[in-house]
Order: sequence, then structure tokens, then C-alpha cells
Amino acid sequence: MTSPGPADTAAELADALTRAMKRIRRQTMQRLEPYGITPAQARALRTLAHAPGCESRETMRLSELADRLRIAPRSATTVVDALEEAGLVARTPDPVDRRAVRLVLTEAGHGALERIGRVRHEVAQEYFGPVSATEQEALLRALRQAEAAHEAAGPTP
Amino acid sequence: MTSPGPADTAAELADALTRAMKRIRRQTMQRLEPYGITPAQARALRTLAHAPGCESRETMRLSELADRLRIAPRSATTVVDALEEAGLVARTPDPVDRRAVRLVLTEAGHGALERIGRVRHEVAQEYFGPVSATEQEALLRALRQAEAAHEAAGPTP
DNA sequence: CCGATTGCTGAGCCAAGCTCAACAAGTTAT
DNA sequence: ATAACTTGTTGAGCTTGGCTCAGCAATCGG
Repeated sequence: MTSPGPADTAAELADALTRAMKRIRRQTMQRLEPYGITPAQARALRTLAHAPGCESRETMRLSELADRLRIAPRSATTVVDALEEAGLVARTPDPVDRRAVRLVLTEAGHGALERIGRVRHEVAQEYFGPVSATEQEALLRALRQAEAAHEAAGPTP
Repeated sequence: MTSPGPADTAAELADALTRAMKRIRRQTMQRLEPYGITPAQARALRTLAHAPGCESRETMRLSELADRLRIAPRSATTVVDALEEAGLVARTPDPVDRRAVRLVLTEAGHGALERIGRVRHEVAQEYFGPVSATEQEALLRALRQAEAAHEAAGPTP
């Protein structure tokens, strides 16, 4: 159906992508679980960590985190509660605006972050192992090209 | 961190994949929503549709559906309830085993399925539009290669 | 006939979200 | 100084898409 012509490559690509992601996500989740890191927490930590500010920004407003995670501020409060309780981030007062809260990664938070990075790295390495380096780079280029063309229009990160 | 060498390609690939999937999923969901098709339903319908049986198998046991969706049978009942109420699938008696239920796609179910296919196709086409056909095929080949190497070990579908 | 399978059901739980509404404290504009 | 807006927190209740456990009916297979 829908014409089995050559144009189907895109659709099959989407399918292949779905499968790849499913596997990668599953693996990552599984390996992070023993550390007590939930996917939601991992996302928050990563977001918090490479804050896109110029440099050494591991500090962020709660509202900013909510924005970047694309969740409601109310939900961000809950997420940060969990993160704080786990000792991964701390709420510290903002020096210039005393209403605001600055979220900073604790020592443990950095540790968790590193574990996350390591696991992601491992999983990716394993998954793409069978693909040659050259092809991996081609793959990356193609994906980046597609993404670049779209992120202009609507933000996703 | 974690050696910024050339080996990072895999990790960056995983990242790029994540972004791509996020965008594609979001788009697909958005465009399916007006039809009243939830992601869970779409998954179930697609699973039901291309049942991996030899041919013209659009009929499946509930337990089989649960297996393929990787959800508990109890949950499958609920999903099918919704699908049935929406008139997309029908529970029919199994001729040979009268305990069993055979799920069959209704007319409307086929319609929904087609819409799902069309939307997925559209979205993929849009997303991979900026990538040349040649590169799309390379991408597909690489992804399939990676997947093939893994599906031998553990099933994902 | 007995035990296992197939499915349905109610009940209660979970994660991760959401909205709405109220509130405190602090900031800014007038 | 006062009014109005921000920033964040909180409680309550809802949603999706799952989960388990337990009980029950029909049926199948040995």
C-alpha cells in the first residue's frame, strides 16, 4: 500500500530508527536502574549539567529547567524534590533574586552524571559496533543534516 | 571527559537518534490525535495488522497481542476494550479453541491503520526530506546492519 | 474427571506528567 | 509607598499507560 516505490525509504528509515531507539533506551534504562537513576532524573541531570549557558554553568533556575525539560513548573518542583532528596542537586539561593532558586549539582550529582554518560556511551558503542566507523560518520552526518533543517523551525531539545 | 577521541561517534549517534525520534514521535502523535488515535492504540493496531504469521493474518489471540506489545495480558484486555469500543477491532470466537478470542480488524480498523501508515509516511518524508536519497539509503543500511546484529541476541519488536 | 490454559474482572498501585487554585516572598513600576 | 507582577511551593485531583494480585468461568487435553 501507499505505493511501494523508492520513496518508502523514509518510512522504513523511521521504522529502523524506532527500533534502534527502543533497544538503546531499554538498555540504557536497565543499566542505570541499579544506580537508582530513573530516566526522568537522568534527563533532568543531563539538562542541568550541560546548561547551554556560556561555561561552567551547572546552575539553573527551576523555571529554566522546567522549560528545557518541557514540563510544567509544578512538575519540575517534584522532579527537583526527588533529585534533592537523592542528594544529586541542591537548591541554593540566587544571589541577585531572592525569590529564585538556583539548582546546583552536588558532588554525588556529578558522579551520577558521569555514570549516565558512561552508560550511554557504552550502550551506543555496543549498538553501533557492527557498523563501520566510516558508515557511522555518514549516519551521523545525515541525521545532523535532517535535524539542522528542522531545528530552525521548531525547537526540540 | 570519557576521551573525546574518534570513538565518540557512537555516542553522538545515539544523541542524534534520540533527537530525531523525539521529533518524529511528536509529529506523528500530533497528527494522529485529531483522528482520536492514541499512541497505545496505534501500536496495538500496527501490531495486530502485520501479524507476522504467514499471510492475511489480521487475526490474533489476545495473549499473542500482549506478548508482542510486551505488556501484561491484563493490560492488553484494557487496550482491546478501548479498541473495540472505538469500533476498530472486534473480538470473535476462535473456531478451534472456544476459550480463546480472536482479534480482528474491522473496516474502521483498517481505515485507522491506513491513516496511521499515511501519517508515519508523511512525517518521515518531511523529516528526511533534506537528506539525499543516496544518504537515506546508506542510513537505512547502517541501521539495519546494527539491528540485525542485535536482534539475533534479544528480540525487541 | 482433573488440572492447566485462556480470558475477564475488580481492586489497588506506580511513574510522570497535567491543571487549577492558593499562598509567600521578593521585585519592579508607578 | 503602594500596586502589580514574578518565582517558587503546595495541595488536590486528573490522565496515560502500564503493573500486580486474586478470583471466576469456560474450555481443553490428558
